[in-house]
Order: sequence, then C-alpha cells, then structure tokens
Amino acid sequence: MARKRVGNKRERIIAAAGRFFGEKGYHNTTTAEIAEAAGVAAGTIYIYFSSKEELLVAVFEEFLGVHMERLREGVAGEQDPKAKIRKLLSLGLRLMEENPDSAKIFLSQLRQSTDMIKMVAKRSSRAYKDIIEEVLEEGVRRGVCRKINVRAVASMLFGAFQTTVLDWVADDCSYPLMDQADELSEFVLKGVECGKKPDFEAGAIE
Amino acid sequence: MARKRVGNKRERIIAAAGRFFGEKGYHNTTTAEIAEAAGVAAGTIYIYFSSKEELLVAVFEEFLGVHMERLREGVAGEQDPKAKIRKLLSLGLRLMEENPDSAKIFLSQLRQSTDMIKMVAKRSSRAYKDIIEEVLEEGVRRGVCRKINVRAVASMLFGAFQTTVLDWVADDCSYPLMDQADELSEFVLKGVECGKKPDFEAGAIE
Amino acid sequence: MARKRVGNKRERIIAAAGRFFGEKGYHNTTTAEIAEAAGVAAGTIYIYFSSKEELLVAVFEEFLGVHMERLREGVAGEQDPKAKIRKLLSLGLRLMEENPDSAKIFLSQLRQSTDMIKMVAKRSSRAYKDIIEEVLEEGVRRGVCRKINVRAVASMLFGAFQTTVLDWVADDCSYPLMDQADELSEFVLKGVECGKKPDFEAGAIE
Amino acid sequence: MARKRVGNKRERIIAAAGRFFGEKGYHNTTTAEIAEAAGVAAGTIYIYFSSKEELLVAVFEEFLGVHMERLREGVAGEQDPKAKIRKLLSLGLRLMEENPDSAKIFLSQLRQSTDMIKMVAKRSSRAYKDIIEEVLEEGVRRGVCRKINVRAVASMLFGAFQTTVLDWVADDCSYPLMDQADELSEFVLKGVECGKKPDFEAGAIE
DNA sequence: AATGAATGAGTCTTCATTCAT
DNA sequence: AATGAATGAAGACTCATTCAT
Repeated sequence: MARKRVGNKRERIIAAAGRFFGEKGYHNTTTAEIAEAAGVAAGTIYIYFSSKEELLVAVFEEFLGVHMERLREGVAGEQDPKAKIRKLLSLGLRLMEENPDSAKIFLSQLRQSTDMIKMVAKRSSRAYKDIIEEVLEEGVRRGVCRKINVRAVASMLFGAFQTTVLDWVADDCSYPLMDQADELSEFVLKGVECGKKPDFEAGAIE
Repeated sequence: MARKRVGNKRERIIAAAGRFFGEKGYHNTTTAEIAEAAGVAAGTIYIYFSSKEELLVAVFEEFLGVHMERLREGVAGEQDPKAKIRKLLSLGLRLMEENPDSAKIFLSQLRQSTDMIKMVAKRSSRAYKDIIEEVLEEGVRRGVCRKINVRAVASMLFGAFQTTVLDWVADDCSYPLMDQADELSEFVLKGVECGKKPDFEAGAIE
Repeated sequence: MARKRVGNKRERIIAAAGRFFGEKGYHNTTTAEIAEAAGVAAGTIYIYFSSKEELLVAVFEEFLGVHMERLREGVAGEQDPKAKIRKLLSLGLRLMEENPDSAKIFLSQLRQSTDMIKMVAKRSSRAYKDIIEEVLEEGVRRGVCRKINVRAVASMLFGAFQTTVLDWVADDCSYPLMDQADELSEFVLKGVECGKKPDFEAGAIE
Repeated sequence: MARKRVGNKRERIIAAAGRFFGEKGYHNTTTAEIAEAAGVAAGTIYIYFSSKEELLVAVFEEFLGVHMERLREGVAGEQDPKAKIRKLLSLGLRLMEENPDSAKIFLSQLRQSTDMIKMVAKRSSRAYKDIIEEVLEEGVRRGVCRKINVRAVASMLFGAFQTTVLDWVADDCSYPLMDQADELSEFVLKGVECGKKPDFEAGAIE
C-alpha cells in the first residue's frame, strides 16, 4: 500500500541516463544500457521520452531546476553584494559536488551535436549566467563592483567556476571540491571589486 | 607531369577533419565526409591515421603545436608579468579568432568519449595551463601577484578565457573576439594582482 | 444509469480498423491507433480479437457478409440473365461506393502477407466470384451467353469490376462510381453474350 | 579475364528482393534476408539503394522496363487491331509466366503503403494501360471496335488480365498460364468489337 | 470486461574499417 | 600509396501483445 510506486520510472530513467551521460558521454551511451540500469525494458524509455535526445534534454532540465532554485534561495539570503557573489560560488560548488554526474553533463556535454541539444545547453548556461549577471548588476549599482561589462564578466566568472569543477571531475573527484571555494571567491571578487579600499575581510582566504 | 604532389594529404585530412569536428562535433562527423572534403578516398584516411579517434588526436595536436609556439613567443617578448598576462590573453583570443574551427574543437569537444580522447584533451588544456601557470608563477615570485594557488587560479583564468571564446562561437563569431580582450585582461589582472597600489595603467581598458 | 452500453465495442473496433486498413494499409496501421479511434484501450482489442491479423479477417468478413447478402437479393430480383449480370455489376459498384474504406481493403489489401490473410482474401474473392459464376452459369444454360469457361470468365469479369473500382479509389473517389456502370456492363455483356442478335436494349441499365 | 564480375550486385539484390517481395510481401521481407539471398552483406544494399522502399521501386522498374519493351515490340508486329489486342494479351500472359515473382509484386503489392510506393505502382499500371489504350484507340479509329470509353475499358481489360494472372499465382502456378490466353482474348475482343458482322475468324478460340 | 503501462523481440539503417586491385 | 566497394557489428526505435489492477 502507501502511494503507488508507479511513476518513479521516469525518474529512474533520468537518473540512469544522467549517470551514463556524465560518465561516458551522450554518444557512447546506449539506450539499452540506460534501460537496464534503470530496471526497465528498452521500449519503456520511449514511453516517457520521444527520443534519446529528448532524454538528454530532460536530464539537463532536471538538473537545472534544482540548481536554479537553490542558488536563488542562497543568494537571496545574503545582503551584501560581495557576500552574494561568495555565496553563489560556494553554493554552486556544493551543488556540483552533491551531484557529480549531472555536473559532468552540464559542464562538458554541452555542445556536441544537434541543434536541439545545443539550444538546451545554451539555455542552461544562460540560466546560470542570468543569476550571476543579476548579482553583478547589483554589485555595480551599489558601487561595490567596478564598472564592468556585466554580461561579459558574468561569462568569465562562470568560466572560472566551470573549470574549477571540471578540474575536480577530471581528477576523479578525489578531493573536496569545496576546498576551492575560497580561492575561487577571492579571484573573482578581486576581479570585479572596486580597488577603493581593501575592506575585504581577511580570513576569507585560505 | 611529374608524379602527383603527394604528401600534403595528411594535412588536408587534418584540415578537413578540424573543420567538421568543430562544426558538427566529433560524433556527428563521418570519416566519409572528411575524406570527400579532403579530396581523398575513404580508405586513405587509414593510411595516415589508425582510427577516427587518432585523427581527432592529430587535429588537437596540430592546433596545439601552433598555439603553444606562438603563445610562448608572445609571452617571451614581454618583460612585465602583468604585460605577460595581458599578452597571453589577447594573443590567445587572436589565435582563436584566426582559427575558429579548431577553437571549437579545442574548447568544447574536449571530453565526450573514450579515455583516449579524454587523455589528449586533458593534455591539451594542460599545455595551455602550463603556460599560464608559468606566467602566474613569475608574477607571484616578483611580487606583482598576490599569493595565490597558482595551479587553481591558472585553471580559473583559463576558464574565463575559454568561456569568452565560447560565447563568441555560440554567437556565430558575429563580433570581433578581440573586443573582449581588455575586459578579460582587466578581470583577470584585478583577480590576481596585489591590492597594493592601483598602479594599473589607465587606457588599458575601453 | 443502467450499465454502460457495452457490447458495441467489437463493432467500433472493426469499423475503426476498416477505416485505417483501407486508408493506410494493414501494415502501416498500428493497433494503438485503431484502439484510440475506436475509443477503447489498447488491450481491449485483444479481448475481442486474438491478434491483429484476426481483426483484419473480421473486417473482411463484416464487409463480405453485407455485400453477399445484398448482391444475392439484387440478383434474385431479376429474371433475365443479362439483367442479372447488369444488376450484379451496378449493385456491386454501388456497394463499393457506399463503403469506400472496406472497398479499399477488399480490393487491394488482399494479399500481402501471411498465409492466413491470403486464405481469407482468397475466400473473399471466392464468395464474390461464386455469385458471378452462378449468374454466368445460368446465362450459358439458358443460351444467352456463349459457351464460355465460366470459372475463368467469372474471374475476368471480377477483374474488370475490380479495376474499375480501384481506378475510382486511386482518383480519390472524385467522381460518382456509378458513372462507370453502363460502360462496364456493356463491356462485360458483349464479352459473354452470344453474337446472335444485337438485341441489346439501349438504356437498359437503370 | 572476361568482363569483371563486379556490378552484378545491384542486379542480384533486385532479383532477391523481387523473389521475396513476391513471395511474402514487402512488409514481411527483411532487408537482412534479401542481403543473404543476394549473397551480399546487409549494408551493401544501402550502397545501391537508399532505402528498402527505394529497392521496391527499383524492382518495379526493372520489371516494367522489360515488359513494356517487349509488349510494344509484339504489338508493333501486328497489323490488325484485333490481332494487336490478342497479341497484347497473350504476350502479356507469357511475360508474366516467365517471371512469376515480379508478376506477383506487380499485381498485388501495388498499393499498400507509402505515397512513394503508391506513386510508382500507379505509374506502373499506367504504363501498361497506356499500351492498351493505344491499341484500343486504334481499334476504334479503324472501326473495328465499338465506340467505347477507351480509358475506362482499357482499365477493365487490364483488370481481366490481372485477375487471370492472379488466379494462376494463387493456384501456385500449377497450370500453364498460356492456357487462358484464348479465353481471355475472346472475352475481351467480344467485349470491345462492333457487333456488325461476326467476322471473327474461327479457329482463334479453342 | 476493461484498462494502459510495460515489455522486448525485431528492423532498418549507419558507418568505421578492411582489403583486393 | 591510393582507391572505394564491401563489410557487418551496433544501435535507435517500433509496436503487437500481455497482465496486474
């Protein structure tokens, strides 16, 4: 009894797909192995997703949904623009650390193939960058950041963040990703803040 | 009527492969179309490369070779650590701009598949990052940069650089990539320099 | 609020199947779409029919039953052998015109596959041809027709009839099929009658 | 020595396909078995034909080409319209008898599926009917036939012919198809000729 | 009787790679 | 060295059929 255990098939498929896509890449993963890992029949995938590509998209969105929500929450909990940026980065790293598989897809499977995928990939990074832009925007407005091209810098910031995660993944996640949080925050904050006063609280680094 | 000018075939194949891999991705490119574009027979590819994967590796290395050489030259031409960093970034952008196809591969096709490719990809970014590290190292040694974790920051710096190029590619290379050089240099330099004196030469930006 | 009017489901399924089989062919029709069009669940089809093939058979028989009955009635209502032949043809055309979908199946889906289907198809034409044979038989016996090989000619007659309908179907039923009745009757009657007297009444048909 | 035995692969595939399509129908034939029967690898089919459907089309056209040519020749060798019609029918039967497999496809696989196939099928019967129409046309012009709707009657004639062949096929080609030639000719000729004088040369029938 | 989610065998098609010429 | 026809393994996807509810 209790709630029907039906309906978790879709989730199981997404989970399995995420795992494989992240591990071996989209093209090197067969629908057959996804099905097996998800504990469903080969054809079942096609009940929930109209194609393998569509499944990839679903994996993306699943991932994104969670991240965006938590990131926005986290950022909203801070007042100071600098604190927001720091939060953004550290929380971002934590989310990635919690779900390395999706992270891999998100970060590296982005742009390989069909336009459809590309579009979603672009949309994904966009969502991420949007948050970053908002935060930077505020920083500039409140005079905490120097007068930067918000859009361009948001992208660079995202790139720095991305590579940090990627390095970690390439290293088989063998160290706590969070260890990089301070170094990353520092680099980024210095990169955007006004040179005015070094009012940057010590202790934040190392 | 001397014998046909044989021997440039290997290069033609690499060039064609680079073009397609960049455009459509490794997996969505067939050896057949590479052969056709290179003006050789399908089988000929396998005289020069033992597999499609090997060909991808060759494309990478071709690309890398040129870049590394020119980057090292460029950096060597500068004295000041900051100038070196600036040079690194602007020259890097220029190289990408000159050869967008290879850039695409280098930046995004990195890690999708087999371990072999991964290894090469890692090696590629490694080469890039090595130069960056060297430069940063010197900056720290000479007291121009703050005491950063050189390795980590080199990665971030590379990430910022990468995303800048990627944005440009995603935008169909519709604007001069060099337009981003100053913004990028500024962001990076601020991120790494000592807060000591805002001795940052005006005019560099905008 | 009595129990739902169950029981017409079988008919609805047959009707839907007939429509699709006629339109797109047996093999290009899925049981799923039949079920949907019939307003029943996918599995329900298998309560009434043991397989898709069986369903095709049922469609045939449904069609045949009606036709045979009306054809026999129509023929019985005529005295003169020639009138019977004419009736047979014109009534045959009318029946086809009334139910184009079944007509299509009957005429063209006949023989594509398994022996089972073939058998039914053969049986169907057989039923049709039986009537024709009877009528021709009588014509010969009563000296109105020449001494033909009844069986063979019945087949030819059926063929002439069939192609006439098929042309109409191929033309998207864009003209009244009945327009062909006179030409067909004339052709057939001339083909079978004794050359004796050209006592062929003009306007003889309807 | 001797001409290369290359290039007959296409033919072997067509031949094998024709055999199977005729025997079991298009949909019940797999490309795999065609390949095997043709003595080539599965993929080889796709070197010569872009799809299974395309292959069916090729089978049709192969068949048609031969038939049309020989039919036109045969008809051209006769002077008298009636003799032409007789020739058309008897030669038609002979061709079918010589190549029962193609015959089956031609006659029964005509209209089952995709528009592409339909189109070819229509074109095929059209070619056949065109010849018939020409002959009938001439018969009418020269006063040998009554004033018929040439197009419609050509179709009926074709139908009579078709069913005759089909009966034979349905009977597993167990009797000489040519045995039906006279009966068919007689039926058709009577059906189209002027009633004027029974100038029909005796001896032609039975 | 009815449902419809699930199954999984079966198919077409692609494409990296080989090899006789 | 070069060719390109041929290979055949592999994979995405379909759909008739089943069965727990």
